[in-house]
Amino acid sequence: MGKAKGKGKVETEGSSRERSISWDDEQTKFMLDWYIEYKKDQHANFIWKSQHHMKCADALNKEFAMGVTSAQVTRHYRHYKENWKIVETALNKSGNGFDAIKCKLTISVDRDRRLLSKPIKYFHEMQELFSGSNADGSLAMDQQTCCDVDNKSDSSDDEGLNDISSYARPIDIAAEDSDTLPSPTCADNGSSGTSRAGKKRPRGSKSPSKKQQPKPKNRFTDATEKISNTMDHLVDQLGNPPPPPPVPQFCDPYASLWKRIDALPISTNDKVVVGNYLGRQENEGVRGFLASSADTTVETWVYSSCAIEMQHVYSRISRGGNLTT
DNA sequence: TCACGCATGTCACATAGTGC
DNA sequence: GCACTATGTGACATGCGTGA
Repeated sequence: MGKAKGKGKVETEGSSRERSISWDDEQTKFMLDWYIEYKKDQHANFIWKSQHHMKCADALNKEFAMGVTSAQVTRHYRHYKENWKIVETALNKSGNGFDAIKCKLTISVDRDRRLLSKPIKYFHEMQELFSGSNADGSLAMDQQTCCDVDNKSDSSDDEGLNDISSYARPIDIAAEDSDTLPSPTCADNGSSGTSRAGKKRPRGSKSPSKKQQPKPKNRFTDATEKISNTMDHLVDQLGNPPPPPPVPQFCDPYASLWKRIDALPISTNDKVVVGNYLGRQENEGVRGFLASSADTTVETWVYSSCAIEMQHVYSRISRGGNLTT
């Protein structure tokens, strides 16, 4: 908005800070999944309120015994929302190119590049959770160019490319080998002030949080705690068996895409080639992108990008090759 | 209409990790 | 040791909803 937000901070002293926690990938994914699931049951104009974040915090504490507060959950949620906005903006920005074949972004803005030049964690979750969900609508953006790039089987992300097909693959992220905070079994809120309202940390002052954070326990202790937590959870589940899971309803998320391709004025053979190409597992990102794109985008992609693939296929066919290879 | 509370967007900062 | 990045959090600005 171009406003000087977060600036002009008031000089106060003695500000205490929430105990920093290290969010495990599992925990973050659980949180995002929780929000996604919760949101599914809500109405269209649903707005997240503090009680919802509190519920999520409870769920996290039950699942991981991480002692997280609702404020931390809120902040973590917002952090990912911030990230998603950067991704979304980059995807929508005309100055940035998008290679549908490689699912590669060409970022022109430094700040965006910092985020997008590496695999973006939880791209899938953020897309599902934040796409078109701005509560006030003031920041509603065109979602059409956003792509679904979860590609768990793609192994070609080792070229330093902005290959967003790997964004949803946290396993590949070196930084994710984080020595996560070993799940403190109690909410260590002792270091946090009861009220931070109106108190700002003066610039230049040391943040108390990190130093107050206990050293991570060794991995054995960590594993032991996790095992015991898991055992506790299992015992709880055995004692109170959850209701039977809903019967999975198979729904092809790309059904509409197939229909749109089928409706294109191209030959049946071309449709088969396009469908065969998009149906490959490694092209899941392209599928997602096209599924959320406008008809014209799909059509343009089929005519331009996919034409190359068609040429390859046809040349293989002419040599007696297999269509599926 | 206006004041207030709340949710959200955004920038700044602290700390740890990493590469040189 | 320094620069840079990633992560987590603080804090202010803004807009909307609500009640008086």
